[in-house]
Amino acid sequence: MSDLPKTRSGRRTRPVAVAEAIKDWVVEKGLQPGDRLPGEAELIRRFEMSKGTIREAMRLLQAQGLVVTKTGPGGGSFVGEVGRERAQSLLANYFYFQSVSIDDIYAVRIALEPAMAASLAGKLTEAQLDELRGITAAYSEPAQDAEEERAQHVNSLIFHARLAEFSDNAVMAFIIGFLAQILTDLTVYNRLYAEPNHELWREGLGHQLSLIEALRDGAAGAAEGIMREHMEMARRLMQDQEAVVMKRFIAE
Amino acid sequence: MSDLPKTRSGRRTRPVAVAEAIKDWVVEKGLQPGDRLPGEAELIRRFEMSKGTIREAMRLLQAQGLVVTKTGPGGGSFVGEVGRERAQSLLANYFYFQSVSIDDIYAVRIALEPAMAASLAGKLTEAQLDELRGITAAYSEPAQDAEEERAQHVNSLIFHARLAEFSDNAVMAFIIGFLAQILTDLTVYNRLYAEPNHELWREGLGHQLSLIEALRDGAAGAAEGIMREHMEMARRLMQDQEAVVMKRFIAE
DNA sequence: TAAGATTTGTTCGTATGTATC
DNA sequence: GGATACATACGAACAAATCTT
Repeated sequence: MSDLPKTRSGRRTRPVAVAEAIKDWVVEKGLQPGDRLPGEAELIRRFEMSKGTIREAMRLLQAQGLVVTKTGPGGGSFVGEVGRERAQSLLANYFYFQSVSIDDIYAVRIALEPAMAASLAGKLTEAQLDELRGITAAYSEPAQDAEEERAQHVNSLIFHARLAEFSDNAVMAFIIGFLAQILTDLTVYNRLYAEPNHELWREGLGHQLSLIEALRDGAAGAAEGIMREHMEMARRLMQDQEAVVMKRFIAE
Repeated sequence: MSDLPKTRSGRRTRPVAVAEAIKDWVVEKGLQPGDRLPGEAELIRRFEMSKGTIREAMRLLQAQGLVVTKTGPGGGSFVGEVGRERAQSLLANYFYFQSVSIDDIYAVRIALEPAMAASLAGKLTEAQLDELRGITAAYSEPAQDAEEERAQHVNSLIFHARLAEFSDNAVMAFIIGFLAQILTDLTVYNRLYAEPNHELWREGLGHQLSLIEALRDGAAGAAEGIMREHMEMARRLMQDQEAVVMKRFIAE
């Protein structure tokens, strides 16, 4: 038969073995996103397995974001770069089964975001700074009701996610973006006040505006301090509103 | 036909639609890991789709770690808790396509691990403290050669991963464990010195031992400071050895 | 130990859908 | 619009694993 580890003793199933073989093959060949993989017919010949088995293997890889398939002439399977959104979804699956509290998330944010802000001081272009200013425009006026306040909160999370994307530290950027995604999609507020808290709104907006200035001026220490205050304030706000993390999957 | 969104306009393929439907179903029913899912025959009836299509859907879920299947009587598909190792692998797939440097990883470790150490001060049981002491025993003597030095380094990463697992903050624990995994599996040292650096060995071991004491005594500030020094030292060590992150997939 | 029952795993042949030329 | 090339989907049969008796 093939040189693949057989399914003897019941362990690995055939599609899994094929998927791993293809994975290894991509690494060995150093294939890049967009590169062609062999078509179904070719894989059937090489592995000496049926069409169904090969297709199941491709589904395993597709779920991980490692391949994308296209129909039609010139179609087939291609190496696919694992996107940020997909990686976020897959990781969220893990935390679905863990108990995660708002405090857990903010413990990480408070540790990471000030450090990231400091590292970005003086590194942003005017265009990037302008984009950040533009985001803050979405909440430049105090919210009129609870619903609007929630919308502003979501928008302010976009500020953080975007800022993280400007970092050239891919690990830091992913984690911060992931946490912002969780807070945006999986958070429910048990006590959203009918009367929005204008005091906290003013304070939060002030933080972000002065943060942008500090980043522009290359004031790393100031940026770090402002971000720390901002994070502490955001955590208090979430605690006030008795926010909790919901248990559901993030849509891909 | 079925009530599922059809494949019209070419978007979602049928197995993907089925997989999403099952995912939603698990959330709605509040199913827990180990709970039974409908068998193949049942799913074929419900979705009015062929066996092959249903099986491809199950492979999509299997790749995400959300279901496991068993053959034989009493077998079938079950809700599977997404394990830490699998989540790490899936996330590593994402970073495979990003450029990640040792400095990027350490920027996160330096921000997170001291905070985690502080939060664990006074919270560990004697058994947990003993386990940490046991891990340090693996490098209680200076390394004789470069290979042994690398083994000690890997073991000291186990110290950090295990410490993170003692945290009740699942987010913090996962991130720290993930970074330790990356450093263990994907790091290559370009200049592993023929002569192991006894100075740094002594310093590193001292850090971990005094960290254990600080944790036992509930000295949060001390634990945080020691961990910060320890992280800075580890980063310098990696820089000295010109360590780099390799590009390959982590085996599942 | 052995036989039977149950459920997933795998194959093959055929037909359909979709995108490119 | 027709031909082509590819993935997508179906159905029936058989194989393998594993639990029960």
